[in-house]
Amino acid sequence: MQMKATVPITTAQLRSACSQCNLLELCLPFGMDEQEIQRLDELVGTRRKVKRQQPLYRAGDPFEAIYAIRVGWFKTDVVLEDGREQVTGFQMTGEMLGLDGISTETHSCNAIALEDSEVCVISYSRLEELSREFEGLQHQFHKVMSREIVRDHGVMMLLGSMRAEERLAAFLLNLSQRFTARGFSGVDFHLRMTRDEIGSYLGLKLETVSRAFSRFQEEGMVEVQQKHVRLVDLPQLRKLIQHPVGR
Amino acid sequence: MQMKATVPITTAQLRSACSQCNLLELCLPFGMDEQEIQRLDELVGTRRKVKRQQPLYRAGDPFEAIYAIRVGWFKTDVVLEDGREQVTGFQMTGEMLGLDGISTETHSCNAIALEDSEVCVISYSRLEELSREFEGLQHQFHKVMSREIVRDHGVMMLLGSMRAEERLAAFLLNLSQRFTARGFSGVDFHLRMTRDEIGSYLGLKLETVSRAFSRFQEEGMVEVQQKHVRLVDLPQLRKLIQHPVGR
DNA sequence: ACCCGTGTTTGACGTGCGTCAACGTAGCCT
DNA sequence: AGGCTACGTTGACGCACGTCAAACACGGGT
Repeated sequence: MQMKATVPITTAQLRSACSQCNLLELCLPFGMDEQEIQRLDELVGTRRKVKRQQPLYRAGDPFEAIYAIRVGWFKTDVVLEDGREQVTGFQMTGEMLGLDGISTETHSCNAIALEDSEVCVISYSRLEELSREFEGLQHQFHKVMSREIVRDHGVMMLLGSMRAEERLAAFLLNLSQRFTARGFSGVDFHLRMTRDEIGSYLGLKLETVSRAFSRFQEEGMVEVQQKHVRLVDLPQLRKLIQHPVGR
Repeated sequence: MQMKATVPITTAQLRSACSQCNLLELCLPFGMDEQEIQRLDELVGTRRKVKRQQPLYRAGDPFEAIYAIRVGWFKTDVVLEDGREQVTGFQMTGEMLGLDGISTETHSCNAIALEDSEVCVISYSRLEELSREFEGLQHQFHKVMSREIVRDHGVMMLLGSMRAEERLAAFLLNLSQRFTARGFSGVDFHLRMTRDEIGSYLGLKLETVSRAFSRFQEEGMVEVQQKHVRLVDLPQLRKLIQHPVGR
């Protein structure tokens, strides 16, 4: 059902492969020297465009590659037999998708584009080969996986121990930091996901998310208009997380 | 503060290093051939005993090694500035600890022994070296990391979308399966962790955990006596997860 | 054998978030 | 421009789980 819009790479496009890519410091080749990165261009054989709402992969799909997001946004989610959905993450430019597939050679979650997006397809077997050759690549890849584990622990903290408004504050601050790291405004941005998706990620209902936004607005911490968000008072948001209730 | 009970390996002990270890199929060397595994014995330079309630490592400790549990139980947890603690996992024999440290070269969580335990210390730099040499080791290591990511997604599902009794049922079934995989009884076992720790892991208060246990007992699904648990009706427990409330 | 500290159970009550429902808003199609 | 559809907001109310408190169970140390 899913359109595999896999395009073979042309000579022209190859110039913008890893060695020419401006995502370098966010992506796999970080820490490798120039020469090594040249060799890396072998790694990304193809690109793939994914239209909004379309899956990059689905739970159950055989695992063959991991993906680096070039442009766009994705969500990953897990679905229970009874239909309950849990969003496990939102991924943006320079972030990696598909690591869940390595363990069973089958993807265990869905990756859905939140807007028209494009990814680099990184053959996993090729990646293993090359990372046996290049220490820097190996190390960076391990770091990427480890970072995902650490991130997951943060989400557990959020889901297990924080209250609704703390969760939303943490979520907004996390987005802020990731936008900043990419050279975008960290205080003024556009949400790619719905209230329902945010709610699923944060373990809340969409109404609760909406109400929390409204309260932040009342308190003068945030200006919200639908999907557009302005963080007016970052310190206050940070304080909210560290000093939960009234204390 | 923490006692580094690191013991240099003796010739006698070496015989029970990887090549002689009965955890083979659970641990890193899985999938490697005999010859390769012999070489692996270089990997585990030391063992380390950790007493009950003592840390194997703490958040902030420099990362140098990962650990394979030989005997015993651990919990990992993350602590917020304001003191709130989130247990992120319980690890038993044959499972790996320390993967969180790779990303920043500093551990990001605490690993505490739940009973007197012993781990194999696997030098991380040595592991990277050897896994550049041995494809099987490399692949297995990647699988271990990926498995952790998939597990984490399961916990997010649990914390974000399930109700108290479902969470506890899922937790018990997960323990059951892991005991079974190790040749122990999957229906009759001893919990190493307190209600408080279970609650932290499941995003519940200890009283709620205790009440859920009591309800399971009333319903005839489980027999509980303090830390001793007997799963009397596995199918019913499974049903509880798939068909949450009354539906 | 006793005490003491830690962990567990159970009850009564409170509350944060979920549920249900109505209405508002924005973008898209004709 | 109008109407459809998906998404977002807000209010009233209910309930699952948290909070607080008291009593009980167990194991380790003297």
